Amino acid sequence: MLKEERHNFILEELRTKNKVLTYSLSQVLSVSEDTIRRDLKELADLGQIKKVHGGAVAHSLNPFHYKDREVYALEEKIAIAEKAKNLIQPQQVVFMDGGTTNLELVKRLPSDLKATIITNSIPVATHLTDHPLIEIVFLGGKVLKSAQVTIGAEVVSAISNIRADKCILGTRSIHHQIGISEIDWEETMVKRAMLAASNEVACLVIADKIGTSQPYIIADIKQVSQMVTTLSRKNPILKPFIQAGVEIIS
Amino acid sequence: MLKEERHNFILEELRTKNKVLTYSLSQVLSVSEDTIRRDLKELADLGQIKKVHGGAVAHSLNPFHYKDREVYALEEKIAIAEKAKNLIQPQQVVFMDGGTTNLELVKRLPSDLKATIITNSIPVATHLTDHPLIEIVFLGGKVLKSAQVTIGAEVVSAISNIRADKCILGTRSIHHQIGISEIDWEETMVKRAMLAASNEVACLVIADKIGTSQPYIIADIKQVSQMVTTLSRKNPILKPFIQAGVEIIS
DNA sequence: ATATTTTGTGCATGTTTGTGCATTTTTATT
DNA sequence: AATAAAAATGCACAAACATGCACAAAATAT
Repeated sequence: MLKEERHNFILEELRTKNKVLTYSLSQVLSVSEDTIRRDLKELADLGQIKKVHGGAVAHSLNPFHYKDREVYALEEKIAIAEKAKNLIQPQQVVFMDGGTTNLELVKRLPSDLKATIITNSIPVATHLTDHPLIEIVFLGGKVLKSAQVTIGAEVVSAISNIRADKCILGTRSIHHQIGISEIDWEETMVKRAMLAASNEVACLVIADKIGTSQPYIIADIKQVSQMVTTLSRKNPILKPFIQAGVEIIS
Repeated sequence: MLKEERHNFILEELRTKNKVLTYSLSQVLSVSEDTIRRDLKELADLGQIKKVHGGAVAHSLNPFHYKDREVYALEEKIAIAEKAKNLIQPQQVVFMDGGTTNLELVKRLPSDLKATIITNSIPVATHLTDHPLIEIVFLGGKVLKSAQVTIGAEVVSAISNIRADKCILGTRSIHHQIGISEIDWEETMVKRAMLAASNEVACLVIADKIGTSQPYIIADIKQVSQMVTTLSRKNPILKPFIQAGVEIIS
């Protein structure tokens, strides 16, 4: 059995049972306790579990930590997701598109939040199936494999039949004059539709992307209600956005 | 044997088994371990696999693996999935609903199969995003969390706008007089719609469920084209189904 | 057709990694 | 404080690995 397999086994065990014992694992996996201890240490160093005397416990209540691939600026995305948690109020109906930041956000939604989330992202929907209260509506259509989202006319038309309180967009580029923009045409169409069908628009955007632009424009900056960023509210870069009426959440 | 062939073999092996060992591969492919190591390194450099001590593992380890352990009759379902692999012919458009058996089937689809799969199951769609050629269409709607499928009028209406070559149903109950039946009303409606929109209907069914019935009837047995089972074709239990014109695949 | 380069493979080598055991240190509990 | 369980540390050994090299097959050039 490969070390990798043991690690996965331990993570799965933790996911379901929330704790593991060094001794029992050594029995089940037929290796010495030392080996298990080393495994647990490695996983703990990676932040995947929390090592305790006698074994380990799940680091957080949220599962699905391990399948994350390497993501650009993941730390910052997580920080943004944390700040964005309060954007979704009880009983609201909210659009969410794909992207890592939104994925981190859904992982962190409090388990007592009752709301409806409408999404075209397969990972977002998958994670939400573990949430006890949130109602999920999935926007069907042709699947864009690389991004694990649905796209196309069907999605756009389904969106146009809905009116939502809010729309939370993982944003690739934002610029105080150009507005928010995307690199993929199909995704642009979907985001535009979501935006048009919502009362409020929140953009989750990492610092690098502020002041940049992409070929396809989704909307003017005036249409953005909130912008969630790790930058401080008084950072001069944000000034033009504030003047344009965007509320900064940081 | 060409290097290319070995690489394909390794990837295929990884798709189904999720791990490969350097030693076993060297035995099966009759080359030295060094060669295998070089193969694995190349594939790892291309980002196709994850190299570990002793072999390699799939880069995106199956996110739903943890549920597999608790699945009823998983062995048999895998066996059925293996037999059902050939049901999907190149270029066909196929409906697939949720359920573990179908999930096992999509895990095993050969990577050179080019087809379109239309599904309402989130796990099925997730798995297929790793497949190089298959086009995925997702049927949007309200998500039934427990089964990780979409249901409701939206799904049914989307299905009715499609005409498919085939429909592959994970079947809870089949009876030669009652037909195929389900326990959940919403899922019944979806399956009925899929069935009505397809030229052929294949039912994947484990032995226990042959001759049983559930409250909601999906269709008459005459509408079933193929039935995939682990039972032998000449098993007397299957006789009434054969007489009703069902082709037995075993 | 012949010569030259490139590619793939296996083998010998030294190196790294993973594991178990023995010993000492730390921790939790009474 | 006493004690037993768990963890850290150092060590040994085997398995897996990387590297350089030789050689053959294939591709390319002459």
